Amino acid sequence: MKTKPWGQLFLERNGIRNTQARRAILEVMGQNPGHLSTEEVYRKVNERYPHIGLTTVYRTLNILSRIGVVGRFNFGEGKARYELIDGPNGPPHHHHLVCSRCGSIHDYTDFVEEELELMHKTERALSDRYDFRINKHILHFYGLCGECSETSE
Amino acid sequence: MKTKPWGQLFLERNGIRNTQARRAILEVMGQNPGHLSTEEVYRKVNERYPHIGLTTVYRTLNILSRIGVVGRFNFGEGKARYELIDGPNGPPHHHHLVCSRCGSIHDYTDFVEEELELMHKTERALSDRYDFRINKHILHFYGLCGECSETSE
DNA sequence: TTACGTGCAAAAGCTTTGCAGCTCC
DNA sequence: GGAGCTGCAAAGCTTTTGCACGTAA
Repeated sequence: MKTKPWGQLFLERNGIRNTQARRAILEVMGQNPGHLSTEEVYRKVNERYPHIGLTTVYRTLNILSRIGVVGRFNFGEGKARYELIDGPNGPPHHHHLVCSRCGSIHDYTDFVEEELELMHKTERALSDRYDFRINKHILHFYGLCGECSETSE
Repeated sequence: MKTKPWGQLFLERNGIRNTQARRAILEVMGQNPGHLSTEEVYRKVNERYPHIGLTTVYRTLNILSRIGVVGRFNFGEGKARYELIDGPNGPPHHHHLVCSRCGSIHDYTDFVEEELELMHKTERALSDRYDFRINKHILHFYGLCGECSETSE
């Protein structure tokens, strides 16, 4: 039972026009899990829709992250990375392990449950104390991955 | 009892030359707690040492963050921010509350103890399971600060 | 129809690099 | 003396913006 793709519902629901470029970008994001840079999204979109420009990808990813369809991450490389947040093709909530040397990024979900419990508790406490309305958190662990720690002194 | 400034010990210990520019940058970082951008560090350094250039500040902050004297953060503004990590003038370990609208950053230490306990436990578990040698973590909460949530619909 | 979206080119940051001269050890 | 550091200018990247044209609703 094929219904209208999820991403498009999101566009309509947010009063944003459902254009080919946006469908294409959502399609690519759905088929490529992982943390894609704008350039990477652009290249994949461009394979199938050569007329769609890089500027549009930038603009679209900005919109999508603003309305919460994709998450925007920054792993200290000097450029943003994006990932579908939710829906049928989206990954479950996870946290990140980033290798400081080779830049590889590993998602993990194993301990997230336990972490989330504390996070939410903390979020409530912080909201109360600092008058801050929290809607998202980012937890990154940095270190050396297995390969890189072998080749280091 | 005034002894040799802490930052300089760090330089020597890492086999990095103790130059005026580096002393100046460490001095400024020590006197200005908070998350300074490279430009901000440069301007403050430049007030007292007008001959020190922006390039040197970039290069020095890179070195200092590599050897672990300063922490490098990215709050999604498209530029890095730095902060003295430890030592006599450094702030205690803390986490961040970032306002998505106005960009203000609030440090908190209140709940960090409890968080750290879980973080360290998680770090150990992740190290074992994913063969990852973790040496640092970043926890950011994003949301709206009091002022900004008043002025939003 | 018309407000919104897009492509292209140009511009605007932030950050790094090349190179000649200077400085710490 | 020599390796390492610095300043300046130039270049490199990512990201944004201006504008004329195109397109969804």
